[in-house]
Amino acid sequence: MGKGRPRTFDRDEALDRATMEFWRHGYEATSIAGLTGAMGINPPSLYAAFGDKRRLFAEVVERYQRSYGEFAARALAEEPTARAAIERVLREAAVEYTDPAHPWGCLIITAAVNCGSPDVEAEMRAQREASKAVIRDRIAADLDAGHLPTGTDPDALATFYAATIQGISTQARDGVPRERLETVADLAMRAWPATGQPRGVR
Amino acid sequence: MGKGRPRTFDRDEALDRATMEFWRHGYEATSIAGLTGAMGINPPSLYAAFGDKRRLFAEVVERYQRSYGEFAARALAEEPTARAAIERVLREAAVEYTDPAHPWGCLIITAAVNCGSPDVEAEMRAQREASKAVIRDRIAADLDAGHLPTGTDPDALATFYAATIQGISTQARDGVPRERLETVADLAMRAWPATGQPRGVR
DNA sequence: CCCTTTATGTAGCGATCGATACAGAGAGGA
DNA sequence: TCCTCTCTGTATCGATCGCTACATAAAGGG
Repeated sequence: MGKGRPRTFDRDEALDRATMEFWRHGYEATSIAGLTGAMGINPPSLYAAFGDKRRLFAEVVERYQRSYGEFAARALAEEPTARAAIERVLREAAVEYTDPAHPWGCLIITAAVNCGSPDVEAEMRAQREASKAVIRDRIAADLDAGHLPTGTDPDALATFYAATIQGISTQARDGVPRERLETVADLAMRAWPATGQPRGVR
Repeated sequence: MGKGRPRTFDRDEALDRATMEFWRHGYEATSIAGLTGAMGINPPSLYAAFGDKRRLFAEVVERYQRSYGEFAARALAEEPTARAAIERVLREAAVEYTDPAHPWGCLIITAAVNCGSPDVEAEMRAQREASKAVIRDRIAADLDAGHLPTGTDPDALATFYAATIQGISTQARDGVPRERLETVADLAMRAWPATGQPRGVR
């Protein structure tokens, strides 16, 4: 191994720069010139290291899922109940999507809304559907375990909370501060099916 | 008036065709070639009648607000209470955003998410903020009238329901059927502040 | 040393972007 | 009829798009 001239830039750091570009401007509005400028390399280096724009974006998305997007899967896996898991997902989304250290909102939700390429759009849509399915399965598991009222519709609840997360992402993009989005998360949890005694009674 | 050669196409119909293009593909991904193709005219006719792409889009947005987007303002003005108004807005959004007669979702929410032009993005953001302000004012009016518990935060509630509407729009774009989104609307209404006796008690 | 291999910078490919120059066509006013 | 005015179709404009050919540079293997 190690034959040929070694590359003079850090591949992971270049990938991070590309992530920020796609995150901020979306797939279509991010140009190769913008990418190479942000990554500090020239087009041939980009194509040699990452294939083309489409494959670079795919790698960015994959990396994003394993870093910035990991909080949701972690909450769903770690929390003891579906309710606690989803509440944590919503609150962490409010924090994550407004983090000033990176562009606001969720890359998966916003980067390929109107990207011109039906393939890329479909791929991101599939990612969103997969995330929703994880939420649904977590709810269905609690329903089977008897932690939720019989008749609860896991798919309906999952759609509602997926919509809430997407709404939080859009609001974050529009500049709504973290505290407000945490309130949104709290309000969304009032839609959770009542298990024991009715609300307002202690 | 009426001097010079009259135009040979219907301006309103061409505007409708342009609306569908922007609605489906977003601002950036809609090209002049795509527009002229859908409108059945040539570029000089487009520029003579509508100025440029930016002004054509502005006119499309204005027209959209007065037609497809009118249902929200109408519900907020007509319904007797803020609660009834917002419930109607959500349910009508579920219907409107999945109408097979036009592209899914809301043009104001999705058409300029990542459009490359900061000006256009800011303009659409302002539109969304204005819609949210109308919701907030309607809630504040009910709060002043004593129809809501003291301590209710109109801005927090308005942000939550704006986020819900945006989530419904995104889900509609992803192909979620109308019935599911109506269920999302119902679930979102469970976040409404309890006024009288607690829930679950009849 | 030379050969192979891979990365780099320059410079530019064909295609498409938004936007127009230009000449002809079709209307009203004199 | 002739002039003026506006719209229409053709045929582009310069700029930018994603992408790459080409020569050179820097490494390892013989």
